[in-house]
Amino acid sequence: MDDDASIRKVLRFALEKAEFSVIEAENGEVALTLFHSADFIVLDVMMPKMDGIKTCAKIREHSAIPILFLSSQDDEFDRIQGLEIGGDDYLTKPFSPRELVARVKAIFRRTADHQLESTPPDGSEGTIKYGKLALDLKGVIATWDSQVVTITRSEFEILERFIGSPDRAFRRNELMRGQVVSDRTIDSHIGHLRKKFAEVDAVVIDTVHGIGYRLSSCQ
Amino acid sequence: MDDDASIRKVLRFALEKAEFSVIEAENGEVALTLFHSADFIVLDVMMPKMDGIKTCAKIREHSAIPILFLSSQDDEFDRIQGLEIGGDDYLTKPFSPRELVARVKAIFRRTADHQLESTPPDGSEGTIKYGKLALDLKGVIATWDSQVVTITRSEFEILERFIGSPDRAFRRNELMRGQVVSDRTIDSHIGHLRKKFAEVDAVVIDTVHGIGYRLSSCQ
DNA sequence: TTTATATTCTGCAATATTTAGCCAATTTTG
DNA sequence: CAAAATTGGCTAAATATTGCAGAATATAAA
Repeated sequence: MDDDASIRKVLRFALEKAEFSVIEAENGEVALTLFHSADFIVLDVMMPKMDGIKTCAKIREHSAIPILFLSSQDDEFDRIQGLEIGGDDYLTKPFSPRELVARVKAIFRRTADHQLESTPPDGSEGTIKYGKLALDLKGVIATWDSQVVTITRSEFEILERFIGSPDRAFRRNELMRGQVVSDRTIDSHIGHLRKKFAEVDAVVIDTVHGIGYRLSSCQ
Repeated sequence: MDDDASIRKVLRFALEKAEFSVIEAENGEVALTLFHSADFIVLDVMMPKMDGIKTCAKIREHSAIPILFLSSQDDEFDRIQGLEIGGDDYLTKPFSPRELVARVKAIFRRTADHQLESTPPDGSEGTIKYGKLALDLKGVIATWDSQVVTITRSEFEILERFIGSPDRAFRRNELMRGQVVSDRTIDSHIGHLRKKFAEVDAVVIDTVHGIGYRLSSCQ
């Protein structure tokens, strides 16, 4: 999904050699109609019709599909901005096709890891743990150091999003399954979570000023 | 991009043999209009219309594209100066075409290495390291020798810019995503960074008088 | 329907960050 | 060495971001 046909050709070749199947879209509008059938997306920051950033935002309203951004060095665009917007990784032109493939594989490894984590082999099915925090996905119960913390469904979903990428800072609109709510609303949920966990002397969420929030170390 | 047509011919031959594609510009002004489509640039220090140094500065206002300088021995221009100004490498005439090609390849290897470094095989994806300095891009956390240093977003972005080209001196206006702010503002950010890193006995930024700043050796 | 609970939003106060002016200290230049 | 240019650190104002207390709305339970 790059505006420059020749780059697309190179990408297609490299990805197909790595046994991915590739669909192309020459601009953001087309991309939006196709992304449902894809496993991941490579977006050029600069695209005709709709730029990569807008396209990413649109996609993120509906889906958490992995997105990798491409940009030229002179695009005045950097990793932070890319991540803020909801990208999973970011690559600057020029890059080697080999590196692109490596990045894509890394994204898959990462998301695959998560999915495995939720059904680990040791019988503790359906619970995800990170430090003292544990989320029971079936019972929708959160515990801290084995003590139950009663939270609502939205609050649980926010924690679920966090625990899926425990080291990552999320922007607000990434935290609620792409539902469009005001930033203050998210703050509100975060506030409630903090208050509830404070009752068991736990700090679960750090704020990342200018970006959003991040799961704390949970120790 | 050399003023002397015969040298250009030799360079073109050597580079094309090494499977690079070459665009020529007979002076700095022309070079400025062409550099967008290039992967790297070879600049002669002495060029008609606009000298190599000025051209490099102009290019550096927009791009971090690799630049290699050529100079004659009697140009009163030395390696240090070339690198400080924003060059990535520097070659004195006379030189063998083979050496030029080797240098160019080295530049590519270096920049590629960097990019790879950000997805190392050990699972610590999304962090860039240089010496004791590490930037966790996803978490937006800076560490020195594994100690967390709390910095703001702009400060983080400045470090990110630095670590992308750790040997290069940057002009102030290159450091903040092209945002137009006064030079004093940059100084201020740099000052804050220095103070914060001083608390863990670290020196992260050197000043390059008359140019701007550069990442320190980070040892 | 009524009641309770959960969710979202609004507006404002509290914080944190960014910016720029000032001037002394430092470095470079002539 | 003196003059000019540049930088560092301080300050304070301007901006931007976040936290929080209701209030309004939606949803579920009784």
